[in-house]
Amino acid sequence: MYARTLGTVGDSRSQSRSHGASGERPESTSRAERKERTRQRLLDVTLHLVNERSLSAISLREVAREAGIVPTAFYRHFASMDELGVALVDESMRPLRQMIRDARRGRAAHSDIIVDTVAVLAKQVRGHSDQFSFLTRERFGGVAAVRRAIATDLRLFTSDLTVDLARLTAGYDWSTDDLEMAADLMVTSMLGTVMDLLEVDERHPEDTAAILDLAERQLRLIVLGMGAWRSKP
Amino acid sequence: MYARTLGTVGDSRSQSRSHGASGERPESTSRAERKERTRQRLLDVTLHLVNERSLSAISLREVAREAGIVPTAFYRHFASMDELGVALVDESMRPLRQMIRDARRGRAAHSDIIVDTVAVLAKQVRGHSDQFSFLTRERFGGVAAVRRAIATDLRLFTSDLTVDLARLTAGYDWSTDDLEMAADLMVTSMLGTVMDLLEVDERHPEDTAAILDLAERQLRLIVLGMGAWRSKP
DNA sequence: GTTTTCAGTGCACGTTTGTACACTCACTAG
DNA sequence: CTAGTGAGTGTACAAACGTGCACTGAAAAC
Repeated sequence: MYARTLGTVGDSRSQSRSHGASGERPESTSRAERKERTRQRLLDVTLHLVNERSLSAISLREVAREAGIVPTAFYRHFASMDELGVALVDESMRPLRQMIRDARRGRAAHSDIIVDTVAVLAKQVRGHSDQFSFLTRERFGGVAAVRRAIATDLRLFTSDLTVDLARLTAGYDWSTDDLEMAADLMVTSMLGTVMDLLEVDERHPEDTAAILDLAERQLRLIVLGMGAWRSKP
Repeated sequence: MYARTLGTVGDSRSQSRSHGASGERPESTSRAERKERTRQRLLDVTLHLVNERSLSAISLREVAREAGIVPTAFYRHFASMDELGVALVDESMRPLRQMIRDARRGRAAHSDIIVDTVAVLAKQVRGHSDQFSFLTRERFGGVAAVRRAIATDLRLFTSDLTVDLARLTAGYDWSTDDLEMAADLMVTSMLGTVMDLLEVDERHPEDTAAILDLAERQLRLIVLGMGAWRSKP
């Protein structure tokens, strides 16, 4: 058994060379660059693996194997899989933050905010399904540290939206608390949309349109509710 | 190692006796009863274990050990942990279904449906936190079979609510599609409430009230939106 | 009373896991 | 040019895992 391991040492090394995540440059790499490259490969590989199994069901050895390094080398980058998970939250939140920025940019141009927002959401989910899948899956999934990291970032997201809503409802006298309530409902609703999108994209991509229509109508319903809020407090 | 296992067999058996799920009757048990008892113990034990780790991170051996049987005896009840997971979905959906019934019953008596509904929800979550925790955790968590089972039951839940909404909005001419949309938003919102409740109950039970208040306001916002829906289709 | 059934036992196996330890050797700093 | 650093290697091990197989013994069926 271990003799076999010895026999495949050559394989292991050549795999390590050929497994380059993105660069594929065999030269012109400083030591720090190469380390960062490997770290990124660990993150990428885990993101792919987590698409079909939860993070807590993925082994350190599997990640290392897939990244083309020996298990013990993993520790040069992360103290544990949990720590990698937390790092992966940061990594995965980037497209989500980008999404907000995109949504704000396109706002002034068109008339219908809701249609734009949902379209941006759909595009981001399609383009970064691995990240969204990871976030929605681990949000209430396995490791406590990861769950907390996601919850924190998501709260920031909601309070960002609250600020936006405050700007839009400047005329009416909404309390911050009520605005937060509405923002929270919107985020919850759109997170539901994300989950639906992720589940449907795998088999029948044709009813993506139905999901997006549902999302738009739900957001519209909320906005209508906000319009009627003051009249019946 | 195996000598040690042999040494603790006595413990294991006595544990098996003291671990009784509900009955605690050492006598007057038919074979079928005893089997059912053990099956239930496997389900209960897994439900407890799944409170801190996702289902896919729990081993068959661990469940068997905790239930006081030898690992191979597990197969007398379930072919795999996945199958047990699916059975656990059914088991966990029961209090949820009970919840609907309770909500319907209390409806005629009081005036405010929303306050009643949220109160019933809170009570059920408090009383059956293990089940709710399992459902919300595994809804997008690990095993595909379990995920599908939950999704199916949840769809039934939503369409039940749609029927209720149809009765309440008998006067207005809502389309079934729009009613379903509103019902879906309500379910999504209340599922978010459940998740919040589960996360908070662990540490500071004092701000449960704040969560329930949020839930009530969000439902009220949706209802207000429904009232305004026709005016701006 | 004899036979059949079957939930639960005990042992064994091959795999995979996380991690400790000593190492190599290309790059970096001096 | 030399010394040191540190990312990655190779070996080892104890523990846990899922599962196959032959078994026991009390309850069920006859």
